[in-house]
Order: sequence, then structure tokens, then C-alpha cells
Amino acid sequence: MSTETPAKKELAAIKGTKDILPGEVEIWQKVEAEAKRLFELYGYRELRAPIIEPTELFERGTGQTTDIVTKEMYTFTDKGGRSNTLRPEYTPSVARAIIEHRLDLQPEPMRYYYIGPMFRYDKPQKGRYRQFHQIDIEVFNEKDPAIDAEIIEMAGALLKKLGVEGTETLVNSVGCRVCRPAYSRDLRAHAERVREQLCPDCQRKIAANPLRIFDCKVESCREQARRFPRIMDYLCPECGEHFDKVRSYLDLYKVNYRVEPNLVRGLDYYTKTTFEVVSRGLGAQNSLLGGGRYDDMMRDFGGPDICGIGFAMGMERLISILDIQPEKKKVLYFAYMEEEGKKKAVELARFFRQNGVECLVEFGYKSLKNQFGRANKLGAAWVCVVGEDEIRKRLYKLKDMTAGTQTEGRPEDLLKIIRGK
RNA sequence: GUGGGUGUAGCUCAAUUGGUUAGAGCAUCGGACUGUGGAUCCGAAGGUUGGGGGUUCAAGUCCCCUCACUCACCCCA
Repeated sequence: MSTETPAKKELAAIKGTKDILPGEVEIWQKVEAEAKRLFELYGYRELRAPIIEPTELFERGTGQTTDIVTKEMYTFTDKGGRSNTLRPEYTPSVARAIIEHRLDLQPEPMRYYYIGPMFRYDKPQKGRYRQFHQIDIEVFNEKDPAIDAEIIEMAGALLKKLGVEGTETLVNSVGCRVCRPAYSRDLRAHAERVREQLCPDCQRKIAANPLRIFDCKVESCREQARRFPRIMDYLCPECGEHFDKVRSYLDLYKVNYRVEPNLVRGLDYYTKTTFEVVSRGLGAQNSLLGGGRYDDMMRDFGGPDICGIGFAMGMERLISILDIQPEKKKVLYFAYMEEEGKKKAVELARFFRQNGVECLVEFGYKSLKNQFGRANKLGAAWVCVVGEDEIRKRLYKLKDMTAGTQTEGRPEDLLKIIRGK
């Protein structure tokens, strides 16, 4: 609105978003590569859905009553008057894609993974951003409890592969449409009876989300919560048996986990199994990944009656606790003299690149000393000198910047030296 | 949305009770050094002290507003 606003401010990345710059981006690439490799080992395939979806997809999928839908969505009206939303989570998009393309009629297993940005209009803090990235896993049409255990094991395998330590795996069952209503009713009634002993926050939660009272930090609330009914006592035979089997498969997979009866995920659609991996060192937002089963979503969308299960891992959170050094790149830097040298350097770089060597030719010619200085500063592994003598003899100098040694030879000879390194 | 903390050069930080022209290290660029890097020395550039208003002879410093970052609540990955 004001033209006097300083450019610095105008040009800043918007709140809750950030640039991932060279130097850090290599870590992201590494994590992405490891995740993809691992997921493919379990038979998962990448499914890339759009970043924007009809708003209704999340209203119906994520749930009308969730915080995500009621106050955190980036929603806008397009030129055709349609309401679109930058996806706040990925699961509804996959469900939509399956229905739209009838993937349930294909012979391939419906096991999908995806890595990409999600958007939630939250107030940013440690481990929470408005644009953040998730590694997402979805499996459809596998109702056997073995798959519940398998994806938990797979999540653990990825964390282990990346060297993540100090995590704890929490598992719970939230029941289904048969058994949960009775539990919710009893829990609410129970909380209502002791309303006066609860903090104002929890009094509000009685109506909104009574399960949340379990993790209040106020002592009086904790005291009361200990006497609240437990979901485990309400599970219907089907859910109870399912949960028992999940646990026995987790044991089979040798997964270390803890049953956390108060674990409730913030999305409406979960049924039966829910789980979460938390990590020390993440501050208040200690959930590294969370997921669960959602057996009713597809039917609710008017699609085939097939179940689903999945999890989402927060990449920013994951990377913030990783301690990995990106591999140092081996670069061949060209130092040349005069126009003739520059052209020859370009030509040589083409040869080396075709043979898989990363080359850097910078075009602001200065002194050789200056170019060596640049190469040193950039951490180049080698410098190839292209000057008058070299061009005349067709023998080029190659200096090993670490050892400080220099040899001379034809491009093919130099390539052998570089490869032998 | 609510609350706390912090905003000085690209980065990390100085600047006495409010008192001269806001400094230093690192990084950048140039030079010493015209076919060979790292070291050293010299020099340059870099700031509306986040922005706006107020108090004052005088504000980086005090007050108010605002913005950003950050931590926490709520909630979530």
C-alpha cells in the first residue's frame, strides 16, 4: 500500500516459509533419496497429486470439525468462482486420485508414497511452519493388522537408516464407528461430572475434544484424568482383536513400542490403529511422524468401500534432528588464459562432463593466480590449466588441489587420473 | 488467535548514567603478486541501528505503535 516501504521488507519470504539453500538442500536430497529407496523396497510407488485441490476435498476428508479445516487452510477463490485450497495434508488427495482413476480396479497393490510441501495457516514456532514438507505413506485395501505393523516398522527402518536416535513409538486404537461413540459419550459424561475440578482449557475440551484432557499439564486435571474411562475397555470385538494382532505383529517385527491409551490424532477420520513417533530434542512439537488407519474415508467420499492406513513424517522436524554431512563434491575447475584458452576450456569441460566429471568454468577471466584462488575457495578437487603452452602441445595440466601435485597429459589421460581418485 | 523473548553490516557481536562521524572479527572485493591456491600485510566497500511516531539540547540506548524473527499455549508433521 505504501510505496515507501523498504525493499528489504517487501522481498522477504512470507511468514512461516523459508528458503532451503545450497548447503542444506543436499541433506534434503539425501533424505528424499533414502526414503524413496526404502519405500520401493516395500513395494511402494510414488503418486504425485496436485498441490491445490477443491476445498470440499478437505472439508469432507480431513473433517469439518478439525482445526486444520476450521482455521488453518489456505483457501482462495479462483477465476471461475470455485473454492480451492492449498493442501494441508496429503491423504484426501490420494483417496481422490484412487477414486478418480479407479486405481482399486488395477492389479497393482495400492501402496503409495509422496514427498512434498503442505500448507497450514498456523502460527509458526519451532518445528512448525506454514509451508512444511511431509514424507507421506498410504496403503489402501489392506485390512489385515499385519500392514499396520509393517508400516510402523518401515517408518522405524527409515529413521534408523538416517541415524535418528532418541525416539519413542506410541501405538493406540481409537476404535471405530461401532465402539467409539459409546466411549466418547461416557468420557464426556465422566468429565462433565468433574467439570469444576478441571482447568478452563479442559472445561472447553469436554465438548470439543475430551480425549485431549488426557494430556493436560495441570495437576488437578491429570488427577481427574486418571479416573476417566479408557478406550481399551470399549473396543468392540473386531477392534480389540485387530489391536491385539497389530501388537503381535509388532513383536514379530521386533519393533519397540509403547501402548499409549491417550494417543489421539487430530484428524477425524482415524479408526482402529493410530501411532506416532516422538523425538527428544524437538521442543514442544515433538511428533516426528504420525498416522493411523482410516477405514471409512473412501466410502465417505462415495468411492469403493476400501480401507486405508498411512502416516506422514515432518521433514523439517526430521532434518532438524539429523546429524549428517552431505558428501563433498569433487569438482574440476578450469583455469584458462586469453580468449583462446576460454574456448578450449569450454570444449574440455564438455568432454569431462560427458564422462561424468563435475566441471566449473567461470567466465570472468582474471589472472591465473586469481583463478587458483577461486578454485581453492570453492574447494575444487582439481584445477585444469588451459594456457598457450597447453593448447599448443595439446597436453593440459591437472593439479590435484589436495595433494598439491600437478601432472600433464591428454584429456583422456587426465580423465583416468580423476577417475582413479 | 493468546502470551513471553529478541531485533545494530552478508554472518557473529561491541558501542559507559541517553552525549562527537555507530565499531570489530569473519566473509566479500581490490592491491602487494602479469603462468599456479591456502599464509601474511595494506586498502575498499558494506548501516535510514526492522519501520513509524513521541520525550529530549541530544535516542542504537527511554516511551508508544507496528512489523519480523523466536519460544510457548492451542493444534499438529
